[in-house]
Amino acid sequence: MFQTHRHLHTIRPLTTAHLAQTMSLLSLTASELRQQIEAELASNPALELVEERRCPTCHRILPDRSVCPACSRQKNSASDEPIVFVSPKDQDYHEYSGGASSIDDAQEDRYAASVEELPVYVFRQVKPDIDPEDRKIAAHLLSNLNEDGLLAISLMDAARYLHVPISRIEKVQRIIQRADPLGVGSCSTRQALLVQLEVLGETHRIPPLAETIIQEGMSLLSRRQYIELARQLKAPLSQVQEAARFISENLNPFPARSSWGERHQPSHEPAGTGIFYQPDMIISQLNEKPGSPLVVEIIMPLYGTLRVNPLFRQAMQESMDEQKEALREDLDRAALFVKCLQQRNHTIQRLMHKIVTLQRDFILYGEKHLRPITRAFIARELGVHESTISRAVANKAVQMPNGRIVPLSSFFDRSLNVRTVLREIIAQEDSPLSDSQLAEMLSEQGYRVARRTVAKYRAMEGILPANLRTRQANTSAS
DNA sequence: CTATGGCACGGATT
DNA sequence: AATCCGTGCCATAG
Repeated sequence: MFQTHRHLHTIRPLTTAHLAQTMSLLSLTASELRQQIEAELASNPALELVEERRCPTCHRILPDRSVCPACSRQKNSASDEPIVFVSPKDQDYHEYSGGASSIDDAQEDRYAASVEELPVYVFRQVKPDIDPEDRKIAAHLLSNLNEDGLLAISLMDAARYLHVPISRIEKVQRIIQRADPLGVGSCSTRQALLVQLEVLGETHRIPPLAETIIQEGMSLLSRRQYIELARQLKAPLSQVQEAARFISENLNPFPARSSWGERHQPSHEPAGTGIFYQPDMIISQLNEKPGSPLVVEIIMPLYGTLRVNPLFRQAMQESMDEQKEALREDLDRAALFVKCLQQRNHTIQRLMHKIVTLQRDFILYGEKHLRPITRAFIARELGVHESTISRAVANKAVQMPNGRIVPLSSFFDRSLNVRTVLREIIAQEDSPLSDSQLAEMLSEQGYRVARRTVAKYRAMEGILPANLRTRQANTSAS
């Protein structure tokens, strides 16, 4: 395709450089990648970003940032193969330069909150606002938050367990939701967003469409299909985009996480505090229909296509010999960069295709169905080196169809399925089971783990030891 | 005496 | 080569 390496002795080291650069690009997060690309773009005149995008399947020029709907539908009917493609998402990456003050304050509080346990932190806030006899309700709700800060149990279950009417629980929930982090204790991401919107609306002007979009268009919103959204709501696209921007900038569907629209420090993270990143890939299901194929978007943090500037190439050929060398260097760098980028995307694409095929059940039906797959296995399947997979997986986050953002490495978690079953057993237990009893139960279900390991899993899941667990006695209560 | 958490070791994974 | 993970042994708490 390109003019082949003829007198490119200088290119020699580039073959190794090529490998090195592909590697390093592979391990980059979407936002890190953007920085890298911008740096390259700024420093290399031969590189060019054309503000035009073509549908990856039908190559038509797309008017906006969406995916060509015709093509995905066409693909849909063609097979049940997962669809994997690279998708530009630059609107997700707004810089965070202290705009609205109240929101900054909220951020600071959140850092303070991460020091202590979330349930405790929230409980302290709401305690004065809640009747003493309703505090056990608050305590129960707060002890059943999942890692997103959403309620892991239904209000119905809580009502049954506490023997109080649902309305009373709802009353307590409303108080909790208004504590920091805003929306904590909601039943769903949608509810969390609505609460945040409501509270924010008391002090700020909010776009008129925001509420409607959250109420009715969550699935479209999470896929950023703004044109379709505008069509369904019969509203102008600009207003939809404005509302969507407001939502992604100021609201957070997972109260306990600092996710959307927030900066992400690539360097050092106090890893372990459960802080998650912006997704690097988004997995969704076409039309939400059970049988339909999964769609994987690999996020390219730029809108447009990166290529070697043809004018530059031409200019080089026409220039004098001395200049030619200098220009050629830039041109080679640019070509190399583009190629590396393509290779990166290609590798990730193949990787995701494999992952989605192997872990379909996990993606759709939850953590219990995770297959323990190792990176080495995928590497063998794909015919690449293990370290390639390792790099591609490291530090990346993926958004699941249900909206959760999880690290890509969780697809390779050897014990997540066991831990999930463990959690289920404990949730269903009548009286607290000891670790050895739990180990027994697990092996009955086919998971053979040692007693000591059960203890560790428990710790990982933040479940208290048996003697400290409250009895789940469902019948005789005083 | 039973149930747990800490430490550390060996094998697997990255 | 470095790291992670499951597990056994032992000390400690109840």
